[in-house]
Amino acid sequence: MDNQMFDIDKEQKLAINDAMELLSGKWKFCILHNLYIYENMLFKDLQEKAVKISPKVLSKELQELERNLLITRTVNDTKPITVSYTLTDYAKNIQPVIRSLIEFGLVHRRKIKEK
Amino acid sequence: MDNQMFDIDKEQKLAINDAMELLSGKWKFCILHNLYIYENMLFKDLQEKAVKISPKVLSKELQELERNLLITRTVNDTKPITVSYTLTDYAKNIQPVIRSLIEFGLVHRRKIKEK
DNA sequence: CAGTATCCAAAGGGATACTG
DNA sequence: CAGTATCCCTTTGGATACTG
Repeated sequence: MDNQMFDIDKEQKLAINDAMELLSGKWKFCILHNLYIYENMLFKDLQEKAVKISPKVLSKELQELERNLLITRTVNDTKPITVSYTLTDYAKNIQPVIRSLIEFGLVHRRKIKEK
Repeated sequence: MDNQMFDIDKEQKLAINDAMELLSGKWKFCILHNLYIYENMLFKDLQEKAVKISPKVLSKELQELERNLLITRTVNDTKPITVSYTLTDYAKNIQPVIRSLIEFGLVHRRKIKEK
């Protein structure tokens, strides 16, 4: 078995790494899932309902998601201004990941509780 | 809209958190994917072919995966001893996550390269 | 070979105060 | 309200040497 054969598909490795890098951070899945369900959320909503984290961290997570084209940031002309976040169309590509992650998580919770 | 209605299903939140905790660490997906493909790998193989990381980190990742019932560790009666790792049956529950992650990663690589 | 031990640098992330 | 700035602690992970 030579090295060439042994290495798994390089593309797949890179794909995993890319996806992992994108989804790194403790709260991205949770944010995406909340946006999937509620469609439109204000910064404050995300902070209070979705994830209980400091504004600094939430801000960073949101910026990364936006940079990766998964969410859209919209400034509302209110007083004081508010900012809405929604999923992009492109974000539907990531739904299978989240869905399967939740499914596994549910199974795993039961499994671990058995012990 | 009261809080009760607003909060997404608590179970789902917990599921996400559980799954995320389990899969935290830079190399778990890669390890699982390699084991899925090659079925049986030695510590050394994992280190050289799957992930290029220090033995300390690899060891830690493997222990966490084993503790979470996803892989099996088998000591081989060789000289010097070798240790084989394989996926458990239970690990098939996590395949959809990995598969969808790879699929998304492949799409995302192309998407990002466009920019 | 399969780890463990040690050391260390960098990243992650929480709390709080502050600004436009 | 929606962030940014600052401070600081914890975790993560890499390199290397060492042991059974």
